[in-house]
Amino acid sequence: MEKCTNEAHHHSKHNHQLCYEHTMQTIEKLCAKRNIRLTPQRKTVIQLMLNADKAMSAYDLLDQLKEIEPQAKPPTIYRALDFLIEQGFVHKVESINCYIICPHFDDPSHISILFICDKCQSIIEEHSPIIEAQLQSLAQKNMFIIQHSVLEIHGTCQHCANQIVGQ
Amino acid sequence: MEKCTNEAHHHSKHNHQLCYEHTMQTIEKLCAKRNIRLTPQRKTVIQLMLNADKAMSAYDLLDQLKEIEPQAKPPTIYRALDFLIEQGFVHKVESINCYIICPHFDDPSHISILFICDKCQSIIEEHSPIIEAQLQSLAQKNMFIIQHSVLEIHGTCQHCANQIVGQ
DNA sequence: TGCATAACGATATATGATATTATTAATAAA
DNA sequence: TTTATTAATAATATCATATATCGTTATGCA
Repeated sequence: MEKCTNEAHHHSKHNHQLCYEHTMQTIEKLCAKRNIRLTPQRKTVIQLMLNADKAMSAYDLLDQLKEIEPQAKPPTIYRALDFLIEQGFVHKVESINCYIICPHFDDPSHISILFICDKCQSIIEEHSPIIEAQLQSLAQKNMFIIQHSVLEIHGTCQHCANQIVGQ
Repeated sequence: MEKCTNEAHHHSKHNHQLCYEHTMQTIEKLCAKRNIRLTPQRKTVIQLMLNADKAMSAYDLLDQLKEIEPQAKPPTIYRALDFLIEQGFVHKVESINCYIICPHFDDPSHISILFICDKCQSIIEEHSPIIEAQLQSLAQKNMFIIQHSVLEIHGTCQHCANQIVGQ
């Protein structure tokens, strides 16, 4: 997994097919272990997200899903996304109402920090024990019990920043 | 302003009217200084948010606004909110599609960390230079230029946690 | 006073998401 | 293998959130 995060092959000539196969196999194994069903529909949605290489809205995904399963309706995609989020394979990016494959679903122990490029919708995922500790400390100060953290940083990625300079 | 943040008077017997007047006066002064118009409609929306003491959805606000201005339509409230966000008086809480008065609009130099109670929608705003520095360092590592940060922590506030224990 | 701009009103529509109910497929039990 | 049970999918309706457009009105300023 480590070498196959979104940022690693975004804007590169990296062989998606290989990476895609690897990720899909990992997800399949996990589902088998958890005794949950990775149906063809759910698998298709994962495929679409892996091929996209950027944050996709539910309706982006629905449009593409319809090409394969023409009967798909909004609830179709939301059901698939709900399942994938529940299992930790997908993150919802709250600040742009989009969805991405979680690049570390096999190790869900840390909080995701998403760096979102507002130009190309590519997303880099990072982690920081320091930030996690600091958040816990702020929570404790306020007697607040943390359940889920949304850390989404907007800006411009290296690639898009270079493009602007290059123009 | 410091003594009048949302958390300070939430669930307390603090005199809202005083705090409200003070906040409103500060906003009025700032608008005068910036040469922008704080219209009665915009003022009403600020009032509604100050009285609410929790995150309000656009349509929550619209319903209340309609009681005062019956002609109000969705664009009415979104225009007011856009203005108030632009001027830094209001934050959008991205992960719940709600809006709050920013308790430190007179000093917008730091990133807001919102602790959101999923039981009562009350919100505590915090800041952390440590987290800001850590985010900058992660951004630099990825050659990412930060423009705007969304830090929203979900969980249970002290008051709601006590309620559950007390039952 | 008259022009330019900003704000507001009104309608329509787009987008995002959930609820409900029906139907079909997969698995387990008799 | 038939029936019961459960999970998955389909279809539609509805709710929630947000924007586009355009005509009108108010305000500030030359």
